[in-house]
Amino acid sequence: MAEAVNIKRLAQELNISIATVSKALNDSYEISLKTKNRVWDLAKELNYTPNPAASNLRSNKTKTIAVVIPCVANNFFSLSIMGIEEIARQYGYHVLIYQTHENIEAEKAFTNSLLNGRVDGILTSVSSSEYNSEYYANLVKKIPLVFFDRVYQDLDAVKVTTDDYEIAYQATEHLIDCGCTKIAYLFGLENLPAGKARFSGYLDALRTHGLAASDHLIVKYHEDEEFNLQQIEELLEKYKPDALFSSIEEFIIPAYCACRESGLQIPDEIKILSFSNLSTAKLLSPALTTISQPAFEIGREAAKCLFKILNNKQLDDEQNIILKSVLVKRESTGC
Amino acid sequence: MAEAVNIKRLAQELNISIATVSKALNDSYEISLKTKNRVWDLAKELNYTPNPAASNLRSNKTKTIAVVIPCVANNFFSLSIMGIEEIARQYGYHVLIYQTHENIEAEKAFTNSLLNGRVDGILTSVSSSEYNSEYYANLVKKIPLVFFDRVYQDLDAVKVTTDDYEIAYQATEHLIDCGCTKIAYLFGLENLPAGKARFSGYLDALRTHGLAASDHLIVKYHEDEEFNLQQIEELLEKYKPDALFSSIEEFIIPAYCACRESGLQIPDEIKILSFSNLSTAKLLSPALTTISQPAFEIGREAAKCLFKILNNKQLDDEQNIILKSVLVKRESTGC
DNA sequence: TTGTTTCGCGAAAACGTTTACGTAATTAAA
DNA sequence: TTTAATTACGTAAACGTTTTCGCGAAACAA
Repeated sequence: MAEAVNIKRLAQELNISIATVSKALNDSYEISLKTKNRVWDLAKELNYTPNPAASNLRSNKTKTIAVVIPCVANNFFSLSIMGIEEIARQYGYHVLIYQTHENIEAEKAFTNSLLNGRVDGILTSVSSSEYNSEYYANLVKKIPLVFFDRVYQDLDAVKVTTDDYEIAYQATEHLIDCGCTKIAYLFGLENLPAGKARFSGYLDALRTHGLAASDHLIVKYHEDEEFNLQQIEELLEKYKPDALFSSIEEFIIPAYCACRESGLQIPDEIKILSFSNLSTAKLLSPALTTISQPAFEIGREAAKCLFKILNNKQLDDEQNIILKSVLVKRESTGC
Repeated sequence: MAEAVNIKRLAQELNISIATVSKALNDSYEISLKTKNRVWDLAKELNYTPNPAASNLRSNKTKTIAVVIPCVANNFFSLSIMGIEEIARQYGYHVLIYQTHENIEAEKAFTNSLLNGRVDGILTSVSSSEYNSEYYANLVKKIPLVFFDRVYQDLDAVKVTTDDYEIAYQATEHLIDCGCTKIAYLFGLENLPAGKARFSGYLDALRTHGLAASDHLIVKYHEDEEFNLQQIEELLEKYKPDALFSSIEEFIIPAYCACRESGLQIPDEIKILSFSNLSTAKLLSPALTTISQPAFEIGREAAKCLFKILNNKQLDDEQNIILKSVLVKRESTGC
């Protein structure tokens, strides 16, 4: 590697003190414009960039944030990351990524490892395997943290979410409008507020329209993909629903496959609707009616909030930011 | 925030020097087991974790790598990141993500900003907008770097790629076997070795089977999605190909849409085949025949190579690791 | 016994910054 | 004129580690 070019080197070449160089680089009012220009010019010429470790150590700022999410290979989260990254670049921040794979222990391990000054703040969408409010109640006291989409309620922290209840209600009504009376629910995120809100929206819509809910019509998400497929096949065979309302993207493939293997025509014999950010939803066979969350904007908003906190700016009004999802009607609900 | 617990604090509580504590924490042979245990126990009790900035500054190791890619919201890259993350976790490394959005200037800016000791090494899949070998020839001298999928040739660096030429040849043959004689090529990554290899495979397969290639049958990828759609529509109308061979995932949606709007039946009137890692390929209407790259494994392999370099282990044989893609035949090529 | 190793630990420097404080020179106020 | 304030810069400490070097005590060899 090349010879180190640091602040000391700049100071020597310019015959000034390292303090002056440091202040000049940071555009301090203590330094004359003339000196600043000399420093800036030489810094550019020698391709100087400050050593981050030294800077972090002394100033206790890292210009780095962490994103802790279940998985990057998911349309919602990868879009969120794009939104986060866009804002992070604007602020000159670096972005660390950690995947929990829905494992709460991994989640704790990662966040704990970030408390020693590795990052200035955390953006997280929590694991669905458990709802451990206690841990996060402690965590938010120790580091600036913003939740997005998958949040913990009743904590002193900013949360960016979507209108899960309302959109699920609206989607259920759409199915009812299309003539469905036995709407099965593919239940994901059951431990989390988002999952509960979606389910409530579904239940309330049924009730409002005089339809009975039934435990038989509910399939809970399981990590094992094969098991999910079997559950849906069994559901179709035994209870013959006329619609599948999936609360998470992960149910789409097994749902379509199960219908195909049962020989059920979509949307004639059964309608399908799902929360999803798949860009190929309109190309599916048949095109899938989706509830599309503004994933990119959620990432952006969450990041903006975090940087407001990091810059000690007052958060406008409150801690809950709620964005609107959109119901995109396509062939799979056929009306 | 809580009171700082650092090495000094541990030393005081145990009445030993900070040097001893540091060595004990790093399991140095200089320290007796008895003392080590005292240190380890107290460290655990006080939840001590070393300050990364101080550690980095002194040791010049960051336990961090950077991943520089065009975009995370892409199935191939998000899967690659998963593979990279898995290996990084095994080694206890942290992962920084940078998106270039195919902008070569952003790419340079990011990588340059990583040269001051922010990371120990870089994994990258380069932008397709340009082929600037010179820059990277310099870069690889300054920091451990591994290319994956989108690489620069003829550099002294490890490259993890796939069998682009062979699989494109094979895919073209598949189309020919299905009776196609006017196979259009949707050309992506034309500046990069991967794009060129795919195109060569296509051309050579045509030639071997006595089919003529034609510039009219080639559509080059453009950033503007609308423009791509128009180009394909024009292609269909004017030159009536009986197959579309797409070299990148981004052409799938416009290709399907164009066929639909032109009223062409897939696969009866036109067949479609594409490089893609879409999990929903089998759900498309009709199910899409794909060339699926082992994205996850590419990420894993690339990361493994980087860590071998970082740990000064000899790289087994050579610098080119080539993984196999797989042609998954489905309805869109209908035979 | 004496001499030589080995073992276990501590003192102190170093990594490259930032920043509190001091100070000389210049300018403004009295 | 004297005094106070301002400007522009330097000295040195500090951030929390790692690591070189040295040293006394114990263990071993002669």
